[in-house]
Amino acid sequence: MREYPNTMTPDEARTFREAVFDIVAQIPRGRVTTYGIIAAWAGWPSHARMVGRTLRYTPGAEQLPCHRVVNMAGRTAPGWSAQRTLLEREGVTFKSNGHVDMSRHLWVINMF
DNA sequence: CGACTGACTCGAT
DNA sequence: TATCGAGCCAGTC
Repeated sequence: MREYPNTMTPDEARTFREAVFDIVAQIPRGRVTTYGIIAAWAGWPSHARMVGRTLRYTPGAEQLPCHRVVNMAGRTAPGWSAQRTLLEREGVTFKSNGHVDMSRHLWVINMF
């Protein structure tokens, strides 16, 4: 998506934040997606960490289904035990290692 | 300016 | 998958 250095102008940062919110808002019930996928979809593949920061610190994220966002290993956010409960309530299954069963619930944005 | 810190990811093993 | 290590990048101090 982008080959040149990945630094964002404040303006791009704002656009990125909005894109992240848009995408998260579309995650269906019972499905999960990852920070990296969201970042890539928003146009900044190398900013997975920033997606996490956005959801963690940006006011307004509380009203989004951000509990449906986990990392690539299916690990839930540290220090947020309620996330697992919320997901299980929607039918998301966890493996014995405490990770989301990604093969079953990963939401791959479809293009058609 | 440099060092450190993450709601991260990827490749190698 | 699990574990490691290196790469990543905006924030904070």
